[in-house]
Amino acid sequence: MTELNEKQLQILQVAERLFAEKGFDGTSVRDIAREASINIAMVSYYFGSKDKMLEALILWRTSDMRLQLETLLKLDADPWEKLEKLIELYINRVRRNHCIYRIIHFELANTQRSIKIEEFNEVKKRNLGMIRQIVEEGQQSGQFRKDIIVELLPATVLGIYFQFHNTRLFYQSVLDLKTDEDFEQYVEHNLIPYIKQVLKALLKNENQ
Amino acid sequence: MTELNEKQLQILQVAERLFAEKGFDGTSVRDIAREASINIAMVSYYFGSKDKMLEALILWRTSDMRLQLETLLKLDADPWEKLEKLIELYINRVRRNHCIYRIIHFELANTQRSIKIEEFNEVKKRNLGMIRQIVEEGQQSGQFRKDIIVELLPATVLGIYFQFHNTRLFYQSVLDLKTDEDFEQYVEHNLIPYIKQVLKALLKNENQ
DNA sequence: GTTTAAGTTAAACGTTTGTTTAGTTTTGGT
DNA sequence: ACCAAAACTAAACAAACGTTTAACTTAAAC
Repeated sequence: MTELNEKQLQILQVAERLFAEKGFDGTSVRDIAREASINIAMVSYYFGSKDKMLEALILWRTSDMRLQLETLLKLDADPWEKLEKLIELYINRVRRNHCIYRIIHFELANTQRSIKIEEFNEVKKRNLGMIRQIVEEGQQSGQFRKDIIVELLPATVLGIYFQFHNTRLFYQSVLDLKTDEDFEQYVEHNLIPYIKQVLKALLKNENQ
Repeated sequence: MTELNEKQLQILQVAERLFAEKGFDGTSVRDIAREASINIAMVSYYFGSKDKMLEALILWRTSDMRLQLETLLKLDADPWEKLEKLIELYINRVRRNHCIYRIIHFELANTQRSIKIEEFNEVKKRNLGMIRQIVEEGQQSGQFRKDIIVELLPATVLGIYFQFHNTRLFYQSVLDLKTDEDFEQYVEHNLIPYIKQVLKALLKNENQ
C-alpha cells in the first residue's frame, strides 16, 4: 500500500466504524458498500480483498498513532505534572481512536486471523521508552519510588479506561448515567481523575 | 431453559471455546458440530438457534459466577488481608472463566446483538456491595482513606488484567515471555502482585 | 411385543457471503 | 478529437451460512 486516495479513505472510515460496531466477521462487504455509497466491487478493486482492507485500515490508523511525547519530555516541568500530561495524552489518543482500538483488540486475539501488527507494537515500544524516561526523572529527583514496573503502567491506564467502557451498561446502571453525555461527563470528571489518582498513589515515594 | 443435559453441556463447552477464539460471527454451527462430534441439526434441536445457544451459554456460565465473598466477609481478618483475598478471588474467577468473559465483553458491546445480561449485571452489583462492605471496614478502622470510588475498584483489577491479556503479543515481546508457561508465570509472580500493589497504594490512608 | 416419544442423521432449503467478470463511463494526456 | 488507462457498475459466481425436513434409530413405558 503506497498511498491512499480520497475514495479509499472514505471506504476505510466507514469500515472502521462498522468493524468496531459489529466486528469484522459481523460486517459484510455489502454493509460497507451501502453505507459508503459505493459499489461492492470497489473493495476488491482498491484493496484486493476484505482481509487486505482490514490490514490497510490498521496500517493507516497506527501510522497516525504515535504519541506526541517528544515535546512532553523536553518540557521543563515537575515529574508529577509530566505524569498528568502523559495520562491525558494516552486517554485522549484512545478516545480519538477508540474504534480502531476495539478492532485491534478483538481481531488480534482472534486465533485464525493473522494481522501484521509489528508496526503497532513498535509504536507501543517507542511510547514505553518515553514513559521510562519520565519515570526515571521522577526517581532521580526522589519523588517517585524505585520499584516500579514501567511496562505495566500503560496497561494500568488503558486497562481501567477500557474496562470502564467495555462494561458500559453496568456502569450506566450503577452510576445512574442515563445519556451518552452523562457517560462522557463521568469519564471526564471522575474516571480520568481517578486514573491519575491511581498512578500518583502507585508512584509516590513514601520514604521521602 | 430449564435444565441442561450432558449433550447440551458438551455442545456449550465447545461453543464457548470457539466463540472466545474466533468470535461469535467467526464461528459457524458446522465448526461447533465438527469439534463436538455432533450433527449440525442438534444445535437447532437443543437450543432453537445459534443465537439462542449464545444466550444459553451466557446464562449457564453467569449463574455459576458469583464470587464466594460471603465467607470472606465473615472472616476475622485485617482489611488488608481481606483486600488481598478479594483480588485473588476476582482474578481466579476471571482466569477460570476467561473464555466467557471474552465473549461477553465483545459480543455485548456489539450493537446489533441484544443479549440479556441483566443477570450478569446483578451478579456484578452483588459483588460490588460486598466490596463496599470490606472497604467501609477498612475506612472505619482508619486504615483506608475516605475518598474512594468503590465502583471503580473492580474496573481497576479486571482492567489491568484484561489489558495485559489483550495486548499479550506486545508483552510477550517486551518482557521476553517465550512460552505460554512463561506468560502464566509472569501473571502469577508479577502481574497479580502488581495489581495488589496498585490497590494498596490507592486505598492507603496517608493521614494515619 | 407394541407403542410412543426422544434422539440422531444426511440431505436439502433458501440466503448471504466474498470475489470475479465483462461491460460501461469517466478521466487526462496528446 | 482521440485513445488508453483508470474508475465504476450490474450481474453472476461458487462457497458457506443457519435452519428445516423427513427418515431412521434408540430408549423407555405399558
